Amino acid sequence: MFIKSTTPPTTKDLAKAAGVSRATVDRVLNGRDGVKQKTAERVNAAIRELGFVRNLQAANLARQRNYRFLFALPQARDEFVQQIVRHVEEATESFSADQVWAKVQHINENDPHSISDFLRSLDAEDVSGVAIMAPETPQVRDAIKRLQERNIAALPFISNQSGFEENCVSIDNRAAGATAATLLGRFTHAKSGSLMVVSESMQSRDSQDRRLGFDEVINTQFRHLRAIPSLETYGDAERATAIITATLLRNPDIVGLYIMSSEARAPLKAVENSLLKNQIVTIAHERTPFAEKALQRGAIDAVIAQNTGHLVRSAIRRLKNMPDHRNTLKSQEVIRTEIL
Amino acid sequence: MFIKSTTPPTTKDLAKAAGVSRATVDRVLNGRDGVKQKTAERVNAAIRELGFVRNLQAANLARQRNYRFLFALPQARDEFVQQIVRHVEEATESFSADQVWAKVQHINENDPHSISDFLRSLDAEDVSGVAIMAPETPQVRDAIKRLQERNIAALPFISNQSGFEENCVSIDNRAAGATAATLLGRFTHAKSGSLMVVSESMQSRDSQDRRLGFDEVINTQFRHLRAIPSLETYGDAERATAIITATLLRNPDIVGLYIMSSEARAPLKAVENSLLKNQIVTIAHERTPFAEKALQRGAIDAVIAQNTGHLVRSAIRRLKNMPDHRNTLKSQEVIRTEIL
DNA sequence: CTATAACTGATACACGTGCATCAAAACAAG
DNA sequence: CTTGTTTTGATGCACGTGTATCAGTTATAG
Repeated sequence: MFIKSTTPPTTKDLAKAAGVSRATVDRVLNGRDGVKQKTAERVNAAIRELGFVRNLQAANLARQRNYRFLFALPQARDEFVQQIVRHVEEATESFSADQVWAKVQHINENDPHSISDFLRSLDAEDVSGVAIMAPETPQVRDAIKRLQERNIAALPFISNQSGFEENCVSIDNRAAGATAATLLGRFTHAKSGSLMVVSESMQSRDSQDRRLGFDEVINTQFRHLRAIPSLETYGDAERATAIITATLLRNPDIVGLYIMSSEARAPLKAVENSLLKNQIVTIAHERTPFAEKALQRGAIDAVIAQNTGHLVRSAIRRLKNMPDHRNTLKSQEVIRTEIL
Repeated sequence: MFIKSTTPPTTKDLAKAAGVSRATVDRVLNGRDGVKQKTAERVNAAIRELGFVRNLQAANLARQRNYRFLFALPQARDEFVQQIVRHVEEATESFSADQVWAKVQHINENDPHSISDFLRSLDAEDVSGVAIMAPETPQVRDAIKRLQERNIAALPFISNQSGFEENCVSIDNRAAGATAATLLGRFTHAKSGSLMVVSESMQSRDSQDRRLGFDEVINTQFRHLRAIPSLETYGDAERATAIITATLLRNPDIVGLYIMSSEARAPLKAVENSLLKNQIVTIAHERTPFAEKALQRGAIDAVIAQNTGHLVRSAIRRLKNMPDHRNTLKSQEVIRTEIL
């Protein structure tokens, strides 16, 4: 009475409405040739008229399709990656009734050659799609394109790959940087001062984007604050401690710290050991167990995070939709940054 | 090679493994009786051993199931409700290939009797589930229970219904209140001062929860601030203006404002017309176009929102899983509060 | 031991779509 | 017209599961 209780139209209904046989409807629906233009148009008209939508379940059943996805993740087993692994496993469980399975494969993220080899070794029989988390390099970009040619869905995951902006799961790093800046600016009560920015490496596009967003906000909305050049740790804890300690000594007016890399341990320790300890507002990235603890004891003032579970599920949905060229619901796939 | 390329086990495989016929497997799987305990156990053992999961697509196809959902929303067409309507429509589109449709039906949220009548009028043939957004009353609570008996999935939506805590889409209002308090506390630079809390009505459980979380944080972490008793607008703009203006005059030390109701217009105007305009940090609820504009021009300092799209999709997923008693992935269905 | 009840198997068809084959029809070119 | 080609229809089976019927096998009670 509120929802029409007629059953949705099937291909049979289409055939009748268009005055053709089911075979012809099938040819049109699946883009097979050997159909006169005029006939095809009649069928398409019927599709529109009846509001026909192909029953994906039935279709997948018939063509025996199931979704096997691979998450190619860095070997580095930091907390962030481990969280993703956990969520992939979780997702496998909850999606299995819909015939989708996902698995993790660790790759050497710093060896584009081996990544490309690995991707080439994949067989469409075994895997229907891959989500790849690796830094942007020409080799990887190329390998992704070639996967798609071989009918394997490929999706840059988290790490940005230019050229795939439209089709990748990633974070709006600029917005993240801007958010960090806003929070730093508002949390800081000082009349003036410097802000320290720590990153693993400014080579990566992610870092650059974050810095960009960060500077934009600081320079327009918080002109009394000054962001000093980014410090690069190169993932080395000792180096991190050294340069941060040195910078703190050289700039006693530091009032804020933005840790862009997901590893916050070393930078945080350096600050905690310094004299400025309690006067520095700290913002970090990624919601890891460590970050949560630091947040609770007040060592970190805010954490900017994306919901890793959401990232994983978004990737799966996209991979699932790619072969059908179904466009995923954009608003659902925007990964918002959260503040804790 | 990385993902096993064997096809997933079917009921046929189960039958062979358990040494019974497909008919018996079916009886076990669908809980029909007339199966000896011992035989049933053999089948269950095979299920575990093979890791069998029933192919939902095929099952739904066979039993001709499709999902028709109804969103019973308040008649009040405020921006928040309208957003939900929009997202329901959006969801219908993206879910239609999976045989799920959703529709909106406006109900008189303040007339429990008519709601209950409406719910009783629903036929399981027409609608497979309802998401109900209505204040908590015994009548509604009862009607929900009776729907479930008639094989129609029912889900309290957004508004809390005690007794359905486990199975409802709702917001953690306490956490929202706590977040508001934290932000107010951190954004305020004053050494001391009062905080004003505006709500539509403190009768509703949502408001009470928010206030609870709010007070908790203020009283423990920001002891230099004082939260004054909640002001109730009863949804009346004039009344709102009057009491807020009066309160502002009586308490010149007000430094913060927490607008708990989704309608922020009137309270905000009252503040903007007052002398304290620029000294008051304001936090509001719900991401509406109005709130976004206010945020941009600086009239509001932060908005606490839940992603309405996520709310809608979460409701659909839950409704979809209810008849199968599939448990939804908890972590996916936690609706996080966002800060803008 | 028989009569009855409780269990199990065999078989068939349905759901909506994909895919393949072959015959029939429509059309074009000579 | 014939010949050849393109377009269409008819038909059948498959996918994995739900559902129904009926016959056959055990187990249980008397």
